[in-house]
Amino acid sequence: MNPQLTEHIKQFASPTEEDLALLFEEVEYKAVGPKEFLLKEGQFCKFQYFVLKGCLRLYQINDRGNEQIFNFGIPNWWITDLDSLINHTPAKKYIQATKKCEVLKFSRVHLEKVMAVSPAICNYFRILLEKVKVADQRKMEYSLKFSGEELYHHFCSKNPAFVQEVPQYMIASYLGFTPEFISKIRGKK
Amino acid sequence: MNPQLTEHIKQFASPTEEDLALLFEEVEYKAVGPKEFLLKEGQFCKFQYFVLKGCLRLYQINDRGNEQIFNFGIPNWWITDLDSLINHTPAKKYIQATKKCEVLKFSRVHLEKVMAVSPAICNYFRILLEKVKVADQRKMEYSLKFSGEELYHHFCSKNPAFVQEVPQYMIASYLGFTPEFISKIRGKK
DNA sequence: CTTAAAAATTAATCATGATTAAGAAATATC
DNA sequence: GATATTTCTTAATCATGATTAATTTTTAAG
Repeated sequence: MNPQLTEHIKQFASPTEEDLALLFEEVEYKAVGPKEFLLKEGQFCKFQYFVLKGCLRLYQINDRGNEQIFNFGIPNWWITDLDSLINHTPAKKYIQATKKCEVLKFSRVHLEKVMAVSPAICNYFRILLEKVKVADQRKMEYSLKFSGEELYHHFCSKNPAFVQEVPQYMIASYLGFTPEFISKIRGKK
Repeated sequence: MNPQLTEHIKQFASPTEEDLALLFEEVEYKAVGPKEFLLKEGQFCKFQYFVLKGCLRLYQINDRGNEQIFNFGIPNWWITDLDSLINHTPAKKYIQATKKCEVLKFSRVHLEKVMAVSPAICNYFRILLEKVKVADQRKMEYSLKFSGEELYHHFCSKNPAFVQEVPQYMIASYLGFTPEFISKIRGKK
C-alpha cells in the first residue's frame, strides 16, 4: 500500500479500502539505476510503471538511427509502451531511466483484473488517459501554431525545472528537433 | 438501446443488461445536416457524440486564421472537445459535420454517473482511450520518420475509402500541411 | 589527476514545405 | 442552365530547420 500512489489515485477517484487492497496485492517496488532499461526493443511489454522518483523516457530508434522520445515518466506519472502492452506485439520502443529512479511495477494482467471489478480504479486510469489525450492535443496544436523557436521557449517556460534535469538533446528529441537546432536557438542571445 | 453502439461496446467490454439500460436511460438521437455545428468556439462542451453515420471533424482556427483539424469522427467512433469537456472551459474548437450525419448525443454528466457505477462501461471508454493514445503516438512517429510526401501517401494507402469522402484540404489540415502542398504532391505523377 | 565518454556548440550548405497570387475545375444554388 | 461558391491546381519565391562536420565543454570513470 504505497502512500504516494494512494494519494495520487485519491486526487482523481474515490477508491474503497478493498479497491486499494486489491490493487496493491501484486506490486513490486523497484530501484532503477541511471541508464538502466525497463524495456528494450523486441521484448513484449507486460508492465506499467508508476514513477515515485527520478525520470524515465519512452523512446524509439528510427530508420536513420535517430532517437525519438515520445514521453517522459516523471514522479506521480505512469510509463509503459502502450502499443506493445495492449496489442501484445514486440516493442519497438525502449524505456530507460535518465537518472536514478524508484518505480512501482504492476503487471498488466493484474491491473486488468483490478479494473474489471473496481469502478474507482478503472475511472482513475480513464481520467488519466483523458488528461493525456488533452495534453497530446495541445502538443499538436502548439507544434503547428508555433515556430520551432517559439515552441522551445514555450516548453521551457512551462517546464522550467524539468529542462534543467534532463540533457538538452532529449528535450530536442521530445520536441521533434535536432540538438543542433536547440543550440542555435540558445546561441541567439 | 441503440444496437450499433451496443454492438460496439460489446467488442471491447462485457456490459450487463443493467449497464446498458442505465447508459441508454439518457440519450438523444440526432440527425445533423452538412456543415452543421455541434460545437462552436466559446461554448462550453457538455456532450460526447457517438457517430452512427456520416463524418464530423474537430478543428480549431489558429492565430493566422487557418483551420487545424485534430480528429475526424467516423461511424462507430466518438467525437467531443475533451479539453472543454473535462476542464469546464470555453471551447477553442469547433465540431462540424462534413456531410449528413446521424449521432447519439450523451451528456457528460450522465456518462460520468454511468462510469462511476459500471466497470464495464468505464472499461469500454478506458480501452478506447488507450487505443486513441496508441494511434496518436503512431501519428507522431510517422510525422517524424516520413517526409511530407511519404506521410500523405501512407495516409492514403491506410485510408483509401476515407480520402474519397472528405475534401482534400481537410486531409491536408489533418496531416499538418497546406492544401497547396498536397496539390504539389499529386501533380507529380 | 588523467583520460575517456557524453553532451553541447558553431557554421556552412541544403531541402522541405510555407507563402503568395492567380487561375482552373468542380459543386451547389437559384 | 447560368451564376456563385467552394475546392483544387500551378508556379515562383522564401524561411525554417535538417544535415554535415569539426570543435569545445562538461561529466564520468579509473
